[in-house]
Amino acid sequence: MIDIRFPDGNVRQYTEGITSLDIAKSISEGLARNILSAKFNGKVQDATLPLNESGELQLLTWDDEDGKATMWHSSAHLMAEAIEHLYPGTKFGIGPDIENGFYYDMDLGDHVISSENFTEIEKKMAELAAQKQEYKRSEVSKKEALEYFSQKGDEYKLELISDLEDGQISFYQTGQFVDLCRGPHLPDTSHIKAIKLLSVAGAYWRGDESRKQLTRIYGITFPKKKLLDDYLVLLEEAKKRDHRKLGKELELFTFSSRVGQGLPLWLPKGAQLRERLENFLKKVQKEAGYEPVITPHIGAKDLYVTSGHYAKYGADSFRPITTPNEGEEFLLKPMNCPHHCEIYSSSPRSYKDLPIRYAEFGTVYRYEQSGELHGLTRVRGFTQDDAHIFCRPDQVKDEFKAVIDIVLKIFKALDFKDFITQISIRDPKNPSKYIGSDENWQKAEASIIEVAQEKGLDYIVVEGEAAFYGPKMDFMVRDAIGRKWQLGTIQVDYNLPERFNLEYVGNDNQKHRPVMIHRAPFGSMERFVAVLIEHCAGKFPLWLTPEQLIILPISEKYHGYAEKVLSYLKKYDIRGHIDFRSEKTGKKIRDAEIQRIPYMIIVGEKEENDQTVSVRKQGHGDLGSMSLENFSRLIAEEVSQADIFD
RNA sequence: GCUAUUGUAGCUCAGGGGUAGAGCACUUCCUUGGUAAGGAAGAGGUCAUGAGUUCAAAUCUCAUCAAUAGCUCCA
Repeated sequence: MIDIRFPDGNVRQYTEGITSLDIAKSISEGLARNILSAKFNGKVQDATLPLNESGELQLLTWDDEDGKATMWHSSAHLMAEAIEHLYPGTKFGIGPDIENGFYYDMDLGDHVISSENFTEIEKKMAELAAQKQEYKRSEVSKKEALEYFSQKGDEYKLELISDLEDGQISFYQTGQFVDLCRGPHLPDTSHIKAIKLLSVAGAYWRGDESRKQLTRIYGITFPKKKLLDDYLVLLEEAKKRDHRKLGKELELFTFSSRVGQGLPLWLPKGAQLRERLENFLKKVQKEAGYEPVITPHIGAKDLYVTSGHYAKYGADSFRPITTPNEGEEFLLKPMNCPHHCEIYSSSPRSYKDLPIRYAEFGTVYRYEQSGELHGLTRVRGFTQDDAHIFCRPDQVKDEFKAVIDIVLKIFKALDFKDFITQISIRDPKNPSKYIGSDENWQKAEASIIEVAQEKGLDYIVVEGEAAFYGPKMDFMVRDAIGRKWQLGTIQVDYNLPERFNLEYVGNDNQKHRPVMIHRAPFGSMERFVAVLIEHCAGKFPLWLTPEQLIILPISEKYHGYAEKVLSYLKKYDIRGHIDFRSEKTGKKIRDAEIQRIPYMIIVGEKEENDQTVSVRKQGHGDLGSMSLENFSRLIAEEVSQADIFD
C-alpha cells in the first residue's frame, strides 16, 4: 500500500500501481470525467501513469493552469494527427502548449495551408476527438526512436532526438499518429470538445532565420463549447480595445511615414491626456521629495562608453551623430541615467545629503527592429517617467518602499486593481555574471523581498532574471479583460555608481559609494497610455479624459442657455464643449456616446425655465435633471474619487 | 532584420489593363427636434512612392516606403 496525500491535507491509502485516474474515480464520477492530468510530488504527469510510491498528489482539471496546459499540448497532437490524415507526408517540428492554446510547426512540402483550410482541419480534429482515442505512452530507446523517424522521413524529429539522451525518450500514440514527446497528455481525446484554429504564420525551424521556415498553426481548445464562445467574445473585445484603433478614433495620437517609423505624434487630445498623467506623477513625486532635473536629448558617445551601454547595445543603436568640423561623436540618448549621474557628481556630496532623487520625463531614442514596432507599446522615441535615487546602502530599503508607494498610488488612481510583482534576483549557480559585492547583493535582495512582504504585495521571485548590476522588481498588471502587461520597474544598481565614480563623504570622513535606484512607475508614457486605453476601452477616468462633457442643446433656441451652462461649469474647471450642429438630439447623443464623452448635458425649454440641466452618463443612460450646482458637485466628487488631489 | 499579407476619399472598405465607387465624416440648404443615426444637394482621390512591360497601368512586374501577423530582439 502507498500513502497519497491530497492538497487539502487528507491522506488516503491505495494499492501500489494505482493510477491518478483510478483515484479520481474512487473519489467521484464527476472528478474522473474532468481529470486531465496529475501532479505527483511536484511533477505533472499522465493521469493514467501508475503511482508506485507514496507522495503528494494533485488531480488536475481545467481549473488548474497545468491542467489547461495538458489539454492544449494534447490538442497540438490531435491537430498534427488531423493534418497527417489530410496532408500525408507532412513533417512535424515542435508543437507545444502556450499561454492561450497551442501551436504546431510543420513542413507541408508543396502544400500551402491558409485560414481557409481551418474548417476542414477543425472538422477532422473533432471527428478524431470523438473517437475517444487514448494517448498511449511508450518508452523507446534512442536507436528505436531514430529508426522510426528516419523511416518516416521526418528530419526535424530526427534532429530533436539526436539532441536527447538515451533512456529519456518517450513516444505518444493517438490513433495512427506517433509523436516524440515527453508528455504529459490527456487520458484520451474525448476531453477536447471545442476546437478553434486561430492563425497561420511562418516560423523558422528552431527560431533560426538561417534555417527553413515552417508553417505554424495556432489553435485553442476547450472542454466545453461555452468556454470557446466566451473566448471568442474576449478576442472580439480585445480587438475593440486595441489602442491603435481607439487612438485613431479618439484622436489621441498618429504616425506619419514622413516623420518616420515608430515615432509617435501626439494629437492635442492625447497630449492633454498625457500631460495630466505627467502632472499627476509630478505632484506625487514632489511630495515624495523628488527634484526635477532636465537633460539634453543627446550626449557625448563617451558618456555611454563609460556607462557600459555602448559596448552592450552600441551596435544595435542609432549611429552616432558627429559635429561637422571636429568630428566629435554624440548619441541620441537611449537612457537618462548617465546624465543624472553627472548631475550627482557636479558637486561633492555628504552622507547628510542623501538620498538625492532626480526626476525627469526624459525622452529617449532606441533603435528597435522595424518588425518589432507596434502602436505605442513599442516605439523608437519615447518618454520615460524616469528618476534616479542616489542613497546610502542603509537607505535602500526605505527608498524602495517609498517607490512602491508611488506605484501603488498610480495603480489605484487608474483602477488597475489586479497586479502582481516579480522580484528578479541573481542566478545562484552563476554568481560571476553579476558585479558588486556579494554582501551588497544579499542585502539588496533581502531588502526587496522584505519590503514586498511588509507591503503585503502579491509577489513571485524569479532567479536569474536580475540585471547584471542589481536586483529589480517589476509590476505586471492584469487589465479589465484579463491580459497581462508589464508596466513599472524598480531596479537597484551598484554598477553605474562604480563606473561614474560616484561618491559621498560618510560620517567617518571617508569616501563611500552611493547606491542608485532606477525607477519608472509608468515605464514609458507611450506604453502606459497604450495599456490604459486598452484597460479602460477608451473610457478614461473623469479626471484624465480630454473631454469631460458635451452640452447638447435640443434646438438652436437654447444655444444661449447652453453657453451660459458651459461658462458656469468652466469656472469649476470642468472641461467640455457644446454641440452646435443642427442635428436631432438622438444623433448628438449617439455621436457623444461613440466618442466616449463621460457626461452629456441636454438643455432645452424645460431646463432653461428651471435653470437646470438634464444629465446623461456615457454607457448608463439618463440620470434625470438637476441643478447646475448639484451637477458640478457630482463631477467634483467623481474626480476626487480617484484620490489624486488629496 | 527575416517570412507572409496589405496599401484606393478624413474613416471603414468595394472594384480592377480602356481614365474612380459606397457608407460614415465634411460643406450648404431644408428641418427646430427631448435621451444611440431627420431629409436633400455638394465638395473631396496623380488609387503609397519610383521605375518597367504595354497603344493604354490604379489594375501586371520589380524596387522603395509604410502598415498588419508571426519569428528573432528589447538598456
